Amino acid sequence: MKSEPEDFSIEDLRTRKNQTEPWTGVRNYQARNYMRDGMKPGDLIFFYHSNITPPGIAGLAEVASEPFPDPTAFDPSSKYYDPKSGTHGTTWMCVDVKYVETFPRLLPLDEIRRIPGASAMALLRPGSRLSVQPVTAREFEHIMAWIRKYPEAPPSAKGPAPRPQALPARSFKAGPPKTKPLPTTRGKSQ
DNA sequence: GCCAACGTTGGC
DNA sequence: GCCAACGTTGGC
Repeated sequence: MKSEPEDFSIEDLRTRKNQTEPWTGVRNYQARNYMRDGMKPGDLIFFYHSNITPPGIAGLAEVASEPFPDPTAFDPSSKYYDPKSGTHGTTWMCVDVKYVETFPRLLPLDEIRRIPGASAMALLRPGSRLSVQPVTAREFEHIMAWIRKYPEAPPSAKGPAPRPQALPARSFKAGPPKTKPLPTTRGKSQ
């Protein structure tokens, strides 16, 4: 999961009450689908810092709730307010995210490109902008083994980091919702 | 700050 | 349903 540390960093998460924060504000269908359909409590998350120099993985968090309707979608004062949300519900979902650990150093994107076993990560694809992305168990293990092995500095890199090509076609597209807005527990009890 | 790569919007 | 215009993301 990506966040601009200026907005919300892993240190912000660590110092939150219960070290937990609802991951609100996701307004992309594919990213929402990963949260809604692809996560369960206890799943580990790479906490990625974007839009800084250098960008990279800052540490680990974990999924700490089932998916639930994103409260900011109902809040007119929120920058994530979605006027299409209402008593019928909202299409936008979030999960609670809980702090696990901060890596001994930020693992930079450029270094991730060089990690054997990580080269197919969704994160490394050109134009990959999704704020919530899948990580395979294998990719996860390779990244973890790497940061454990090189907690202070990477081995000296030789040559430019490999740049994977964009996929010829997307594996699927999320598109606008074919489903109705999801029911919520707002208002009356269900 | 630039710009490529997307996703969304809305006219038709 | 097409597609141009527009807005956003995020590395560089």
